[in-house]
Amino acid sequence: MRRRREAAVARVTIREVAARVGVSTATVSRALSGAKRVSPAVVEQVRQAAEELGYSANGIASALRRSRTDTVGMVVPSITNPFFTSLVEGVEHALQDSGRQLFLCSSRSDPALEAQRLRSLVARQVDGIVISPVHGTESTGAVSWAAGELPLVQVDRYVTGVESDWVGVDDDAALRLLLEHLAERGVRTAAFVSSELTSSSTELRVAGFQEHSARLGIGLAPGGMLLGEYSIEWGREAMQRLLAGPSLPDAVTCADDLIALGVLQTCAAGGVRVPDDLLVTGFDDIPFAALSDPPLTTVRQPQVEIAAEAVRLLADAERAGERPLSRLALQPSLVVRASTGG
Amino acid sequence: MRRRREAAVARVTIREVAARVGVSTATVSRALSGAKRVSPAVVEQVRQAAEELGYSANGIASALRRSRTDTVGMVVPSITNPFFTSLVEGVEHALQDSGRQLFLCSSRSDPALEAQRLRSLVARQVDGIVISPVHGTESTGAVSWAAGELPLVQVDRYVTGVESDWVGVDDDAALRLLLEHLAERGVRTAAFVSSELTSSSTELRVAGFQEHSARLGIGLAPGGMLLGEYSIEWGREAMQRLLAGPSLPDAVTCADDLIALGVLQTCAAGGVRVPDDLLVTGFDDIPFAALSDPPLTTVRQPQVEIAAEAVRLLADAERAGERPLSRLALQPSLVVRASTGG
DNA sequence: ATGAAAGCGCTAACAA
DNA sequence: TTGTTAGCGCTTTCAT
Repeated sequence: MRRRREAAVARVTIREVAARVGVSTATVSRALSGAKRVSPAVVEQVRQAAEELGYSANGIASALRRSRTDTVGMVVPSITNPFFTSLVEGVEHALQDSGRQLFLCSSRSDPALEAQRLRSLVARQVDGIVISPVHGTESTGAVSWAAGELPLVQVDRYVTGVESDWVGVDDDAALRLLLEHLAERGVRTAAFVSSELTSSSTELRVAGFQEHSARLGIGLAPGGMLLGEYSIEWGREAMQRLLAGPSLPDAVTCADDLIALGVLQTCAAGGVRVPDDLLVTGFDDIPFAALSDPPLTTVRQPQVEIAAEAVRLLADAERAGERPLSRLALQPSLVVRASTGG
Repeated sequence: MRRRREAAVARVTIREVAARVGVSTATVSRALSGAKRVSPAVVEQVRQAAEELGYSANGIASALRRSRTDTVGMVVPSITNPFFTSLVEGVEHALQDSGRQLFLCSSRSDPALEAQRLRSLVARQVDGIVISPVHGTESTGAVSWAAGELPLVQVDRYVTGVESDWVGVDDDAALRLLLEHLAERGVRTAAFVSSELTSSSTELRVAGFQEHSARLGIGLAPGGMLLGEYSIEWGREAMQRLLAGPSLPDAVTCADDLIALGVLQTCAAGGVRVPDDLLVTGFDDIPFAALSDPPLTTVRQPQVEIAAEAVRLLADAERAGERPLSRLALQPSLVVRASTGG
C-alpha cells in the first residue's frame, strides 16, 4: 500500500531528446524512425538520450501528421462465440507481420451498436476495417458509409449493396457435405435449427439445406424449420420444441455449433440418445465441438485462410483505386464425429 | 463488380463546416461537442452543415489536443479462452456507459509480445490499461513501466512489485470449496493438473490445493502434481500420464475448465468412467463446462463483478494522486455437476 | 547530413 | 455568445 504513480508527470517529448543531444527535433525524428540519411553517430546518441530520458513516441501526434495509425479495426457480432474469436485471432496474427495492431469491437448482434462502433473506428482513423456485419439489411447504412470512408472488407457474413470485398465460407457446399453425409446414414427426415434469417450466411445455409435436402430426398420434419439465434440457449429451446412435437425427425441439422451443443444438451436431459435415436450436426467446428456428449459432427470453416485473405484484401484496398471487387467463398470440410454415428 | 470508393477523397474538416456556416472553427467545435455556450440557432446550422458535408470528426486531432483518447486498452493472455472473453465482454460493457471504447490485445501467453502490446498502447495514448499479466516475473518489467506511464489495473493474475490495483478471485477460497466438496464425496487421494507456476493465480491455486488437501486428509497421488499450461491439449496429455501410472487417484482437480475438459475427453476415450471411477473438477465455469461429458463440477468466478470493479478502479486511478492500492479478492461459488456425482 | 519552419485538425484560453 | 490565437507532438519539405 504505497504511493501511486506521480500524477501526470508530463511525458518526455522529442524536443527534450533533441535538446539533450543538441540537434533538431527533425533529426531526432529521422533517427528514431527508419534511420535514413542520419549519421550513425547521431543515431546512437539519440537512441541513448531517448533511453535515458525514458522517451516513448506519441503515436497520436505521429498519426495526425502522417494520416496513418497503423491500426486496423475489426467488428464482430460476438466475442464470446468461439468461431469469431478464432477469426479475430487469425486476423491479429496476419496483421502482426506488417506491424499493425488490431482494434477489436463487439457489436453484440446489435445494428445500432455496430453503427456506433463503425463511427468510432472511422473517427479514430483506423487504416482499414474488417467486419462481419450483424444484419443483412439493418447493417447496410453504417457499413456502406464506413466503406466509403476507408478500406473495408467483409468476412463471414456480408450485406449486399456495399462496395466492398468479402471472404467467407461456401455455405452451399457446406450444406451439401452435411446432407450428403446424412443421406448416406439413411436419414429421411430432418429439422433445421438456425438463427432468424437476418444475415447472409444464415440465408445461404437455409437455402442450401432446402436445396440439398430436396435433391437427396430428405423431407423437412413438420415444424422442423426453427429460427432463433446463434446461441446454446436457442439450441436447447429449439430441441425442447421438437421434443414437444408428435415425433422426432431422423436428424437435426444446426446452423452453427453453439446451437448444436444446446440441442445435444437437451437430448441428454430428455433421454434422447444421439446418434441412436437422432443424428445431430453443427457448423464451424469450434474447439468445443469435439468435447460434447457425444462429440459433434460438423463442417470446418477455414478460419485461418479466411483471416489471412481478409488482411490481404485490405492491403489491396489501401493501394487500390479502381479494381474489381472480390468475393471469395472458401471450401469447408466435413468433420465426422459420434453425433452422426461416425 | 463495380467501382470502388474513390481513393482518398480528402476528408471534410471542421474548417469547411465553419466556412459553410460562416462562423469560426471554434464555434463549430463547441457546437459539435457539448453545445455549451453556443446559441441554439447556430448549433442547428452547424449540425446541418456537418450533415450535408458528410463531416465526421478527426478523433486523432482531438486526442492530440485534449491529451485524452477516451480509449482503454486491455491485454489478456488469450482471446480464445472463454474465461478471458467473458472478462473482456464485462469490461467492454462497463466502459460503454462512460462512452469509452476498449482496445483489445492478446499477448498469446508471450511476455515479449505482451511488452510490445503495452508499448503500443502507451504510444497510442490510451487513457488506461486493464491487464491480466502473462507471467509472474517475466511480465514485471513491462507492466511496471506501463503502470508508471498511465493508470493501470491488473485483473485475474498479477505481478508483484508493481504499484497497481488488482481485482480477481479468491483462489484460496475456491480451492477450499472444491476440496471440501471432494472430501464430502469421500475422496482420499487427488491429483492436481495445472499450468506451470508462472502466474500468481496458478501459484495460489497450487498452494490452496496443498493446504486444503492436507487439512482435509486428502493425499497427493504419486506423480499427481502435473504442471503444463491452460489448454484442452494439456488436460488430455496430463490425463494420459495419469492413466499410464500404476493407479488412479480418487479425483483429478484442474486449475481451469479447459484443462478439465481435456481430462474428461481422455477419460472418455480411455474407458475411465466419470464420476464412477474418478471425480473431476474444473475452475472458472466457462459456458462449455455445462456441456461436457459428463457436465463439469467447477467454481464460478464472478467475472461481471471483476470487470466492473476493474473499470471502477481505473476511473479512480485516473483521478487519484495518492491513494492506497486496492487488492480485491472476490468470492467464488461452487457449481456442482455430474463430474463429481452431483 | 542537418536545421528551420510549416502545418496535420482540433480545442481551450483569452478577448471582445 | 463568438472569434482570435496559440499550440498539442510529430513529420516533412525545402534549404543549407
